[in-house]
Amino acid sequence: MGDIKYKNDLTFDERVMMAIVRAAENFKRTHSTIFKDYGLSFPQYNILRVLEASEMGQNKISVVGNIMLVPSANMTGLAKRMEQSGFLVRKSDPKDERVKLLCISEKGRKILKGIEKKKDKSIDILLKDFNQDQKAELLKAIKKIIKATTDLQKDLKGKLKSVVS
Amino acid sequence: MGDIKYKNDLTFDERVMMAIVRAAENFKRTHSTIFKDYGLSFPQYNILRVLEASEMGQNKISVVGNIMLVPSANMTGLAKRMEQSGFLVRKSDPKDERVKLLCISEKGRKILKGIEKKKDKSIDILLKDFNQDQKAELLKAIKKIIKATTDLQKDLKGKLKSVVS
DNA sequence: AAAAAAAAGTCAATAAGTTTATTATCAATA
DNA sequence: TATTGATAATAAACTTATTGACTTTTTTTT
Repeated sequence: MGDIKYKNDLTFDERVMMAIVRAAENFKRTHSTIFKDYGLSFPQYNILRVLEASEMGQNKISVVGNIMLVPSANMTGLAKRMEQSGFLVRKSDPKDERVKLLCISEKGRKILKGIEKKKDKSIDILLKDFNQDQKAELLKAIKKIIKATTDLQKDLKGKLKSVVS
Repeated sequence: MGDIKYKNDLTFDERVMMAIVRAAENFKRTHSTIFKDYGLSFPQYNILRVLEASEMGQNKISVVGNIMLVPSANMTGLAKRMEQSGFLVRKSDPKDERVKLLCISEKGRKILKGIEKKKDKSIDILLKDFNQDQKAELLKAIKKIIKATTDLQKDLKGKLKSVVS
């Protein structure tokens, strides 16, 4: 230790963004240790959460992907693995034969129940040094950044489109 | 649109943390589009940044991994691919035969130079609605969360150790 | 000095994220 | 109705992330 020859020359703005990335990755790692005991990864847990909050505990695979910002190509494998482990069932939509519906299983619901307390306690610890106002302000700031990234993404796609067409 | 049957029942604290995750993933995605034109992924770009800021443009593979929070097993493949694309050179440390040093190449330095302006402009856009004070406050808050996640991680590892031994 | 412990990397296996291409179905329209 | 175009999902190939086992070298202990 102590011989890390590394000089930080990031701009201030870049430091802000990189700090957000680091916080997110740290959080995902620590939070995942809770789910792992139940055989779930971070994204798998989130899929269950979305399904649990969906009407009849089910939703289209594409809708789940849209909510979680996971591309459909990635959803396919995730859903298959989760069906294999029995957390959900995949069935086709009689109204539209193209659609696959994901439906949370009893096992899935029970697992979520079991995770709930541990998860809340862990998040409590992480935010223990913030009061309600500070948390609200932080959320507002983060949301502004989310909006800015979304807008920028649209811009980039738009530019590409106008070049192609 | 409009028929997303999904009711949000996350606790407020959870919403804060998930917002941070979402902001980070959005940022990584949009930011990556800049690097992609130069044949770099997000983690590859960050490796170059660390090397550039290191003494003699080189550093141990383990030190780079520690700074970036990338496990060494992952660094191996990353470094090999980057050597293959000519962004860096891998050489062994004569002082310690266990060590592999990564050294940024001329090509690597040039690429970083080319990326610099675009990258700064993109980050500028993302944070345009914040003044300096707000950014400083945001960074302070995020750093607090990073520290909390790090502490929690240590706790978890400590608990595990005490069980094992 | 010999044995034990620790450190640095690599390998293999698996999950997950991305991109590009393809199949099947539905919707629009000519 | 037949063709065209858009959607939903999947497949394949590649990169990245993570875990656990293993090798080699260094450091510590005894």
